Amino acid sequence: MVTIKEVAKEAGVSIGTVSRYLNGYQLKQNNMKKIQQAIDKLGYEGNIIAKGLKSNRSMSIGVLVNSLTDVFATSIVSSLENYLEENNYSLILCDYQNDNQRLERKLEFLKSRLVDGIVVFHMENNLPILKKLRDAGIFIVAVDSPIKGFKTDTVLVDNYQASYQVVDQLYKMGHEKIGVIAGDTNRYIGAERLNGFADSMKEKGIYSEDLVVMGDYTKEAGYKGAQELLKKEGITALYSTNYYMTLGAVQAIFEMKKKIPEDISIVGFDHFELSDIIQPKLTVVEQPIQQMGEMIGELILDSIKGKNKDRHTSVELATNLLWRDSVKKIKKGLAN
Amino acid sequence: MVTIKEVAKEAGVSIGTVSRYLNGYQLKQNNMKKIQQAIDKLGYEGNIIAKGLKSNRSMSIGVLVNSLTDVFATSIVSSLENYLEENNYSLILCDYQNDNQRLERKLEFLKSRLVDGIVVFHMENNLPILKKLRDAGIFIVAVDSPIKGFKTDTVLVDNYQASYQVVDQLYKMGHEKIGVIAGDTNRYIGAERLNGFADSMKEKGIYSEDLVVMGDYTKEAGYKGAQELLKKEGITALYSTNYYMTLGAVQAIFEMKKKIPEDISIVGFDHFELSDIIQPKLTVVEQPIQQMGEMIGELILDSIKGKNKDRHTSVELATNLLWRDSVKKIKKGLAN
DNA sequence: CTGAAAGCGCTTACAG
DNA sequence: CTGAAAGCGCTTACAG
Repeated sequence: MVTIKEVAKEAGVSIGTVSRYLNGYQLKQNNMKKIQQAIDKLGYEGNIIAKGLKSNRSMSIGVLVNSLTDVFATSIVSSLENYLEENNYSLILCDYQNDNQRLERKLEFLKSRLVDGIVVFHMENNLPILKKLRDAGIFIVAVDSPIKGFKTDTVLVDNYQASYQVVDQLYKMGHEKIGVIAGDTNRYIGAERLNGFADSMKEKGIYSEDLVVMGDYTKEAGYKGAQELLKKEGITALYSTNYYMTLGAVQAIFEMKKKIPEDISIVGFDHFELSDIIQPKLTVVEQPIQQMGEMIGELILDSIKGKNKDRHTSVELATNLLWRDSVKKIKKGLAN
Repeated sequence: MVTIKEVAKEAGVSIGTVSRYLNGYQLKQNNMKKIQQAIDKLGYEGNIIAKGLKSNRSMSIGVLVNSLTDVFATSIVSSLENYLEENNYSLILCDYQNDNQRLERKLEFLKSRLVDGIVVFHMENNLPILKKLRDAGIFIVAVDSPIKGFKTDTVLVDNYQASYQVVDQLYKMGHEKIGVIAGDTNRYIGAERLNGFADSMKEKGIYSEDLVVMGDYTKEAGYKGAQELLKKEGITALYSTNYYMTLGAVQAIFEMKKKIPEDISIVGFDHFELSDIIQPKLTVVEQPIQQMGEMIGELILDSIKGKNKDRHTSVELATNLLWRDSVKKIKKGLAN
């Protein structure tokens, strides 16, 4: 590996001068030229580790997701990675597999790698390690849900509003018996999405508890949830609150030989590959994946550069209701 | 951050002694005790960057996948990440989005981060940067396909045999008109999987070109491929050569109101979440994901530790044909 | 077994 | 503007 020392020798200047040149300081024209020539000739590329030793920056960001096979998380990670790479930061990835001990261990691990920042997905409960990370000067961005009792930068979407809107639209189309496959309401996302649904329903006077079934965000849960809801009398529309549950729900509907939207209307959450293969294409709540990745990157790099001193930024992005053909218009008794 | 210097002072020994202690050298009982006490008291954790400066090791591995939303790749990455983390290596992740320029740029980027090794998925064509990486002492493991003209450690599965076996089994069950949705045969995986199919068919005297349709590994391709194949007369079974195409194919079959396996038998490739939600559960070629991740980790760490000196290891793992209910037995004219 | 010192590649006050 | 030197946190031959 070519070092600054060799460049200095080749150019006939001191290593300090080469270092200054590399860091954009102004120096004598002639020296700049000689140094650049030496760099080109030797193919000098710099040693980011040595740089980090002095500046105490590793130029890397740790990212901790629950599961690497969750397409929502990896889509955001993909966007984030590209943002970071453009800014010369690398992304160290870990998963924690729904395991709190593992979550803690991986956070410790990331700390030991001296990452400059950590992006953590779906972490809701404070852990002592978080304070240790902050004390060590590591910036933290929470994604998709805030961390209770730990103020930090946060990027999430307005889940409540998303659900609220879904009901609004379905209602406008004449639906009143709308079933929902909700997620764990002890967790942030599950609670927000269900509350938005429930409040919107109540406002219209069409809420009823037996329109709600619970799931755990897997396709099996969606499958069973849809089966259960479709057993009930008169349900005309179904709202499934995440991607995998939606896929399961659609499968169940097809197996029951029901047609979408003729027999049952459906609105899903998240717009990924498989949302489009289903015929008709599904009406879904679309999250701004690309934008989330970039916002996360921006927030964390800004913090590292000291731009966000002494304040925390919480970004709540709007979702987009992508309206397609999986919902049918219903004639009401008097309306229309 | 607590440094070795502070520990040395606290323990009343020199920094060299502390360093030796940390690296497992034997020293006077009493000193070991004092140092350990100092470490505990101060909460010393070590600085991996400083260590790397001397040893020229970054303790990180770069991983380059085509797309972060490809569940096959991310499943392996997940397994690999856990292996690496156990061995105190971090995983720096990048994607290249089917873009050769980007692939090259990311490899350069990983080089600039001084990774100790690089794991690259689905890279088939040699690039000059590869030699540069090797010359820089970076070990490379190719995953899922070999790199033409560049010898390096490789981890892949026996795709040819997998396909061969699928035909064998289908044939045993009485199927003779077996359609295949193949992938790009200019690429390694596509060629292997189709060749295994074709050879097995030919051996049984049941091959015909019009049983083959091409796809690009997306669900749309599977969807269209299945539609096309099912238009043909007499096809009783369908073999789809990757996960996403299988999902598309199943969707097409359902939409055509065909039943699996009564109307059409199907064998897919890859066993992930959605392979199980479909009823009946799909018969699929299952790749040893977990094992692949571990093999990759083992190979690369062994190389780094100098265990694989002057030779390249190519691991070809067997797949498993997971036999379930999406294939029906057919009575042949005379047989049975 | 252990201390003092040189060194890993780079940055940056200090002088000039 | 630039050189010499100290320093980032750690490792490791060299002496003893």
